[in-house]
Amino acid sequence: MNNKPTIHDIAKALEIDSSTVSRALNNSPRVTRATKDKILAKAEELGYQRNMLASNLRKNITNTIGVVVPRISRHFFSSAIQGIEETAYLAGYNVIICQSLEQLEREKKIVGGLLANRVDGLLISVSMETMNYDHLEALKNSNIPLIFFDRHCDIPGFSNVLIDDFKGGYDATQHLISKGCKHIAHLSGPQELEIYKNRFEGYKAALKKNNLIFKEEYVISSRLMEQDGYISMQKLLAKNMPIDAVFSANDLSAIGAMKYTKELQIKIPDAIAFVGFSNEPVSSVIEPSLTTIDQSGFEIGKVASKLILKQILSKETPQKGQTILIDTHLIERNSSKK
Amino acid sequence: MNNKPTIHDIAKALEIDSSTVSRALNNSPRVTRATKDKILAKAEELGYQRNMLASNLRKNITNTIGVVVPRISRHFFSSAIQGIEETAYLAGYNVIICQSLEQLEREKKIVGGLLANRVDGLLISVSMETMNYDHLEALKNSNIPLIFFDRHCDIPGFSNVLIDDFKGGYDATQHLISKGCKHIAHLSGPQELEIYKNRFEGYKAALKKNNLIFKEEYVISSRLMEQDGYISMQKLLAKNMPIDAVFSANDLSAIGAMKYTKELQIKIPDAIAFVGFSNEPVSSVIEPSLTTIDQSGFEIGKVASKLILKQILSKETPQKGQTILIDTHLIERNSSKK
DNA sequence: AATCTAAATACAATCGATTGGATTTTGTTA
DNA sequence: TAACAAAATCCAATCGATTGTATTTAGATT
Repeated sequence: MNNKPTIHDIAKALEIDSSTVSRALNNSPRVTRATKDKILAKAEELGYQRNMLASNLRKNITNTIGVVVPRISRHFFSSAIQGIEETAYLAGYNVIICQSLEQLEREKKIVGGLLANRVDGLLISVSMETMNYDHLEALKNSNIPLIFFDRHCDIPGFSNVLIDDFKGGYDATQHLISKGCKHIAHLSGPQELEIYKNRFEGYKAALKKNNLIFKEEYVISSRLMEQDGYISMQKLLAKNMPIDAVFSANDLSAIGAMKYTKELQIKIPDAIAFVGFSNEPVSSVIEPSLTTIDQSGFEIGKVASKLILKQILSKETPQKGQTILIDTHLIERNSSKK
Repeated sequence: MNNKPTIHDIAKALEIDSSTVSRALNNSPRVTRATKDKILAKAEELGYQRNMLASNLRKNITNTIGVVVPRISRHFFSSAIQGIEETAYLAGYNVIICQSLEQLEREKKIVGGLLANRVDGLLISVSMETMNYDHLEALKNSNIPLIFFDRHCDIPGFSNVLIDDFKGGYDATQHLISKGCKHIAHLSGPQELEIYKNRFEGYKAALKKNNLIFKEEYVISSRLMEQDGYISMQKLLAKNMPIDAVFSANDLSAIGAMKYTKELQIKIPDAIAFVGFSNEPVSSVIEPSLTTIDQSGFEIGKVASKLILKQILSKETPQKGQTILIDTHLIERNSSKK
């Protein structure tokens, strides 16, 4: 009752050896049909359930991949997880999901814990605080593969599955320019994170391509929470420079910025147009609805987990790092319609 | 390089016994300070990391609690998970998060998998399809505790940590009545789920208390997605009955209903007022902002994990089931301001 | 019926860490 | 210095499942 039955309990009940029970439960051809049936019936009767700790310890694999994201409540990450789970599930793998809550310390602990639990592979989207990579670099000469998705570190040898942030930033800016905007501000994120650097680069590239001069004063960096967007917009408008558009490196910050803009009775999009990034669900329901860059979390999750499964199965270690870019596309809504 | 070091590797390197190494790593008083230091240093040097599979197998505990939710992307659940993790983390427990995606089959598989991985306890919020409880009832005579949070099944012997849905439904309805509404429709969820039944009961109780007669035609049940709300509102308005308010059993469905209402140029809240349930983040940014019942996921998560930790630590099995109700409160926004 | 071969099953080591009991070492006391 | 108690360390079994090898069994062949 209290203690779960083991293969030895089944073996004893049937007066056979536990190795035969194990083989039967694994459907080995070395056990005859009749014996298998007897064993399976008894297992069912006793409510037997394989102890994965023992099985995994012996086999030295866990059929589990660890996933570390900053925050599961973010729509992008939860859809990425959906994609990861779907692929892993089909391949017979389990997924352990952990959130760093944007804290480096937690991220370190989580990675350590996943390794101690012997996951077969690791998918990570790093925290905003992750500027020191020691805890990840340590994985290089282990035989468990690590792949970055979305938020990555630039460590050679590891693969990345990334949104094409440069193109996204470029497209967002180009969209505003094609609407006739000439003074486009940019709300950027921590420059230590590649994704924000790349969105910023895309912004600059689009300006250049259209012969608009880039001005440092038009760029404000923050952690891109809604409140940050609000404050950044205050700062921007206080500078008394002409501004007819804002490209924000995420939706939340764009929403905060629009909030302040609306409070000042400045017309959106006529006076100032806005484009965000990520296509958070809220961006379609706010007033005005927000033009944004859609990045398919589901797609990136699927690609990343396919890649890690491939790396897990091909024993070749170390892996050579490759980078896969996932395309984005612009969704035009009312915040930029003119 | 390839294979991770074990306590035996440390033992061999120092020419001592592996049991001493184990004790040293567990800071046992049976090992002298000097030896501990030597061992710790060597462990560090070799990059040793305890194999939790082996440790857990031997100790027959995992310090892990399994959490099953319908969908991590739902704000309520991700905040509940936050609460669970925070409490568990402080107690030295790990958390494995799984999502059933509202599918009974997946839920069954997940529960089986968590048990096979020998979690010490299970927190579950069941899927909408969960009308058969066999996979959960099976846990009754195991020694691993199970606690329902939010969405529960009525199985005696298990504890529940629940939102006070009855009171929430009552408060929402009472609020509309106090605004002068007399013809209040209700969008309800699957009646197999206790939470929707209770919200519905709260609605009926408030009507009765105010001497308003309850009419079956004012209630429409669905799965409460946004699209369902839209369709339900179509159905309601097609009935040509007087309607001056709608209490929806969740926000999503309320938003869908408001969408259709707005399309018909019906004024919100003047002609029809709306109240939702859950306080999803989007409910504060839509136009008009949605009055709703706030249910603290974080709070429920904290209480649930504290309770399960208590049950895990007190070996008393079976547990007697208790039910803890978490209070809700109404947030008044523009969809009901008159 | 004796012999042989292939099929079925049993034996025993193993994965890595833990832990009760046995043994050795150390230091103290007479 | 011999005797002893206490402290430190070692030995060996154990957790539950897996797997290479050895042994037994069954059926076929002569």
